Amino acid sequence: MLSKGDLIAVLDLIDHAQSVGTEEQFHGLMKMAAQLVPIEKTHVSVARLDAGNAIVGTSRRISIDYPDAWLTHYREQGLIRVDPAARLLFRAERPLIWADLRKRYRKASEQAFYNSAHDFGLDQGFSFGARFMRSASASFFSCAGQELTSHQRHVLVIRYLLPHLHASLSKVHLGLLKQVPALTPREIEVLNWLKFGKTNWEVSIQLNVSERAVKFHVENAMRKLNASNRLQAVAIALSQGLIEWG
Amino acid sequence: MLSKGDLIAVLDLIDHAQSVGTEEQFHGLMKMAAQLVPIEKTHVSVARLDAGNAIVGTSRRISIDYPDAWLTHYREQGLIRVDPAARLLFRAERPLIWADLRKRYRKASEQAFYNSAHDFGLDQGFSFGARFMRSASASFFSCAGQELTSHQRHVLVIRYLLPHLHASLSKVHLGLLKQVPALTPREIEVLNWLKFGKTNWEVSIQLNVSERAVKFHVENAMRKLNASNRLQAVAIALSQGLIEWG
DNA sequence: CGCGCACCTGTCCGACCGGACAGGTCCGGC
DNA sequence: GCCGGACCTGTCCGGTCGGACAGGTGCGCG
Repeated sequence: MLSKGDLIAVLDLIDHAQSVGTEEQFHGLMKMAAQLVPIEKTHVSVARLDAGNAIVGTSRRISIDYPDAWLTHYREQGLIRVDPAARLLFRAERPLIWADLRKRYRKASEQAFYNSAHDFGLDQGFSFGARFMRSASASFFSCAGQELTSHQRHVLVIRYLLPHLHASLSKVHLGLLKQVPALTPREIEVLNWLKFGKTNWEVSIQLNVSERAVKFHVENAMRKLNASNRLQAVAIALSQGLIEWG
Repeated sequence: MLSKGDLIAVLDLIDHAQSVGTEEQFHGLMKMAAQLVPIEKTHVSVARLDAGNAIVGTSRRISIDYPDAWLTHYREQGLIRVDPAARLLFRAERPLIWADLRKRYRKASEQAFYNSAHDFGLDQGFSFGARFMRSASASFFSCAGQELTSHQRHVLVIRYLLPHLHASLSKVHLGLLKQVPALTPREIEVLNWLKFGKTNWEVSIQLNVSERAVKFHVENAMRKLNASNRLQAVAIALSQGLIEWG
């Protein structure tokens, strides 16, 4: 059970996570979390996933005291095929406590994996991963600490916090705040029809103007968005939030 | 200051907000919030915004005991040009407490607006609005209740909760969970080049295959995604998270 | 050993697009 | 009153695309 001070600290950290927008701020956020629960080693990355939630690659790695040697070992030995956490990741909505996994998954290969992790000082800890909205990428948290998951207090705090650390990383990753050129209402209207696969002629009927007029707006939008064709213009407009989802 | 019970209730509601994915679940979430603080009337909608954060239109309205007559009055009289909350909306990250606005904005037209709202029983309450990520839309909350903002406890709870109610509405609006046809790795690869405005010929160089092979994959992707041209295929793939943001 | 599937390649043709040329109206601001 | 911007229209042409025809290899699975 959490004390009142804990509850306030958790709420304030969740509150603070809202305003995180840069990698530096996210780094600070992780350090704040480490003051609340005894996180000693942290490794956060953005994972690209395929349709089956398997990790295709990672980027934007943030490591705080996490043993590089273990990460190298993990990669070189292909331990991702053994690690139970890796299999469950991105499916569970909750942090995966390593101690729980050790109780549940006890095959010989998995036992060897646990022993191997132990050699690198990774006994207590958790993994957390979740897809970013409308993205093939996901967050991937690994945090370890001597007393990190042996107290119910720590586990509760972690369970509360992680979804919001994920949300912060999402904001950082998607780079919410960008300066984009302003499009005229007509240009936006035209792009909104293009995304449905309409041709110049079809849009011209919708807007009750000439086909050339549609072409005119598309050309202007392409120039403003620095796109080399209408497809890229729509892709940029979509990603910048200039036009809506169909 | 919040009691321990309040803190737990707030945290649990924030926790529950994570799992909201449908309009019904969101409706239930709002009702749970109304049990925590004396919200008597609620009106939630999704607002389409232009570049200057002005409301272009609204959709997906959810009203709980909110006076329809007021909404009609508001719209017909164009009170959006008078309402201080409407001006500040989508800029502030925090709920706008009506009582605070009444103290700050005291022009004659605004006083008349307050009196008018009073006639509809809208004295205490707040407005909250925030853009959805990478979208031209935003959430728009209006909640009213007799004792809603006269106690520091209620204001604190509201301040903590609203960002998460917003996040839930965002999930509902963007309709995260969809069943989409699986694309082959090659098809995804090709679409990922198309979004940068590449032509068949340019992609064929990147993939070191013939121009015809690229065309082949694009055709298959279009068929699977039920798109009438490559532009729509990319738009669909982007919106479904099948391919990444450039 | 077929069967399906992913992957790759070719040709043809009508439709569509991108870029260049050219022109016009209407409206708000200096 | 002039200037800039949004908006609209036209023609021409080379390049690209969409859809149809045709074919091929390699791999896993029953």
